[in-house]
Amino acid sequence: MARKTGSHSEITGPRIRDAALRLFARHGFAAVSMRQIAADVGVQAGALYLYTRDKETLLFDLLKSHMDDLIAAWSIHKSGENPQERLESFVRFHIAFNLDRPEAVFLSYMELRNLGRENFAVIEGLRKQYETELENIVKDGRATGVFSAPDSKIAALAIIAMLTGVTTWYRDGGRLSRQKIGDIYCDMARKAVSG
Amino acid sequence: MARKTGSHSEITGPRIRDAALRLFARHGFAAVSMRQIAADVGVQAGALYLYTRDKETLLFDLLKSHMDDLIAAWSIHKSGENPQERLESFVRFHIAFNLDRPEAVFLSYMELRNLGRENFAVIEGLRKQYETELENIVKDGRATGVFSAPDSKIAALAIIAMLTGVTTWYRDGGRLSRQKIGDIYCDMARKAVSG
DNA sequence: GTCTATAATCTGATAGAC
DNA sequence: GTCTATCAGATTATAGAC
Repeated sequence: MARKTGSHSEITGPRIRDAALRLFARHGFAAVSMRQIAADVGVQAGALYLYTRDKETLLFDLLKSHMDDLIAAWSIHKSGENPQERLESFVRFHIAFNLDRPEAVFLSYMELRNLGRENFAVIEGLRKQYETELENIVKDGRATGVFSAPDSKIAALAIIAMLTGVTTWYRDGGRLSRQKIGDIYCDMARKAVSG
Repeated sequence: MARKTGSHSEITGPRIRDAALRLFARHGFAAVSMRQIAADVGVQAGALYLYTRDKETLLFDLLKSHMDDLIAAWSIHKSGENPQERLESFVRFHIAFNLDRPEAVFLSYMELRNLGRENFAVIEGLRKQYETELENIVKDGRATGVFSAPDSKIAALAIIAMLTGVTTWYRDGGRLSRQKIGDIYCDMARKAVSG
């Protein structure tokens, strides 16, 4: 056997991404070396460059995948006939999706600054696209008179910030179940934009 | 003259802190070298160690000062007789204070992970102390029946997350004045915890 | 109080063996 | 597909001159 462990191209790629996501989220992009990622996966540093062009591209791919997943998952999950139902759908979706991926969420908010101009613009565009989904729900609610937020865009950003904040304190097995947390935030979000 | 520029101990210390705050916030703690900070201030790298024990202590001092300033400023600013007035006071204070220090706010949320156990605990304690201020306002409002949030602690965390989010999109000279932003968030925060 | 010089180590990325 | 070896340069922090 010429190689120590044989070829594993199908499994090593995802493992590199998993390790990078976890390490970047925990220690910060700049604090993590390619060697640390390689050691975590169990390969040598040089092998990483078979799967990524460079370190920034590795980060970009993680953030891009996260945003793509988020938008795709929302388009499948979104439901509700009227604005109130659609708002509740968004609130429950956003909390559940983010609580399942705390590391990707953290990365998406913290490490955008490590992206070059073009890569940054791509992620920023996807984020705005997602924010617009909620903004449109609030707008429609204002149009039909069930919501009375003074500013649809600000209301959308405020609600998203409020929901995303859950990831900073939520712990599995804590005082509140995910269901209960969803209930509480649905209540607050609905009232915040109602008359 | 033995030295190039003479002694400036009273001015170099603050300048190091200013430069570190700006650079850490912009590029991330790990991405910024002591040499970059020194160059920004206009001294050599070795000279920094007259003012800080090491890089982590420099970060800790920045975060600690920020939290101390926040708590001190709130204790001076806080006003209002009833829970509604006190909530409005908190909302306007939090937005104004954070918009004046976007870099320190960003650091406080993003770079806690670069602190050791003990330093982390200190900052975390101060943050909890501040959060409790709002929690108590919500609790008092529930006790007198003017608020109906299902959970005072969650409501406080949700409102703080919502308010802090303003720093991610606010730009001087943008569509909305600070006054108007304060009005909008007062409205949403009050309604979110009301019946 | 600040400088220069240096120690010891780590960095991202590539080349070539197998 | 992975390894080893390596390049050229950066890193934190300290020592000692002035």
